[in-house]
Amino acid sequence: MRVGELSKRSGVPIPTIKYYLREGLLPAGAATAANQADYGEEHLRRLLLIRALIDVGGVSVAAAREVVAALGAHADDPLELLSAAQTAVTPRHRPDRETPEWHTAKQRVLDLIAERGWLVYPLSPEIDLVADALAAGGSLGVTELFDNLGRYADSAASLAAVEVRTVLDRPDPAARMELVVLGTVLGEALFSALRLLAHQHESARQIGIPDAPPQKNPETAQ
Amino acid sequence: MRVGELSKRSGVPIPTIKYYLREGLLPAGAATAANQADYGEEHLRRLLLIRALIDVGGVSVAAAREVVAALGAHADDPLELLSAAQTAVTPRHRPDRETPEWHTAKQRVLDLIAERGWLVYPLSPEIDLVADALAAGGSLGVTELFDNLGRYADSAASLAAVEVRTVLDRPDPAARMELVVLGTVLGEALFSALRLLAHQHESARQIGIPDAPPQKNPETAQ
DNA sequence: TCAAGTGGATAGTGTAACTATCTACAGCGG
DNA sequence: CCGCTGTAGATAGTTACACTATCCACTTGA
Repeated sequence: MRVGELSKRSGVPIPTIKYYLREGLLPAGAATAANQADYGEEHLRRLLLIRALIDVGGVSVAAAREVVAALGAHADDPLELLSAAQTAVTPRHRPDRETPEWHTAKQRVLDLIAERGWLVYPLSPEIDLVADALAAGGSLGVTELFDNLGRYADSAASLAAVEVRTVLDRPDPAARMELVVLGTVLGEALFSALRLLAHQHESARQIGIPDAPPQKNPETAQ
Repeated sequence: MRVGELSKRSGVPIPTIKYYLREGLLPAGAATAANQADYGEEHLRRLLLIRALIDVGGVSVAAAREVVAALGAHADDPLELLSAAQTAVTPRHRPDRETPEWHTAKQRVLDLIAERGWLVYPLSPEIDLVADALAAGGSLGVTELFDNLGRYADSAASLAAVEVRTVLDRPDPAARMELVVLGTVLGEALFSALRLLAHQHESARQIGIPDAPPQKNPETAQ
């Protein structure tokens, strides 16, 4: 197929497809002439994957490129791929990490990891992200994040156990590697939204149920 | 205090503080002269809150403005504030939602909510976000997200129950409202990072533990 | 034949989040 | 009261990102 059809089937505009080709997110099609190339189903699939990462997962174009590169480079090593996928979806840091409060927070995270015997790469940027959240809360007097850290870790562990099991249940290795990436990114989007919905439900339940759920337009109230 | 001190104590550069003032994220200080104003502790606290939202939570400046506005506007109604905070941290949609696959996915989410009796605002954008993730997975043949939706919901529900209880345990109403916002945003950042760490652990555990965790630099391997 | 479509290159657009300067003027040690 | 630092407020400039838009010399298919 040529770009026109690729565009129609994927829903991605042609200029955007060209942009992804330039940026190396999408491999070039097989050239049949100086200005003609042929794309296959794998290009369509790759394009859908890219759009899932960008539109649903909210990752940057640069990060999406890293992810698909890792998909190609680590076709045999799930741990390497997982590492690459996590690095790509992990935001660059901006907070100040030189304060003593931050180091206290980081130590708290390292303690948590040690006492649970978690097997994690000790230099994972995610460790610092947890410390960032704890430190930011701490600077505003929010000790609840520290207090609940164990519960957060319990939830994360049980969720991760299911997700990893699900990935490993896939028989085909290539499909499994793709699920590593999609599970990491789409699972995040899915869970985040469900958590917010669960907040609504639990708030209504624990506070007491109002006549109607919160309305955006107050004029419908009375 | 004047901007200089506010900047030093918060770690935010003076031009950025001025920018936040212009954008309405930070209320103006009490003017003492044509070119002098006085800021108090509440300005510092507000600034730390804004930076927590932006740097750690990754929300946009515009969204942060909405959140702090809601904090002021709904000082008495936690459900309204929760709704505003969620709307602010919920990304704008880009995926195509007109396909039949998407509507199937959305119906699946509505069924889940109905069968669990979740009390959620039926027009919540988060419902569409869940459908987005399911549909994106579905277009790539990932049925696992559908299969595990119930487990995701279980995890989200138990996490939300703890978080809402924690917020309601705060005696002071003003502090409680602040925790609604910080819990929504920082809790998300905290949990996301922990989930990734848990993925590393579970992968290593279920696949089999290699000699060393994944290395970024292969030259240290041998 | 010939309009529609294409690959590749280059340039332009719009938004977001700052960052820099400029202009008075205030505060304060000497 | 001199002069230096430090403002507040206004305006303009910068950087990064993710596209969009054109142009050109082709090729394709009716």
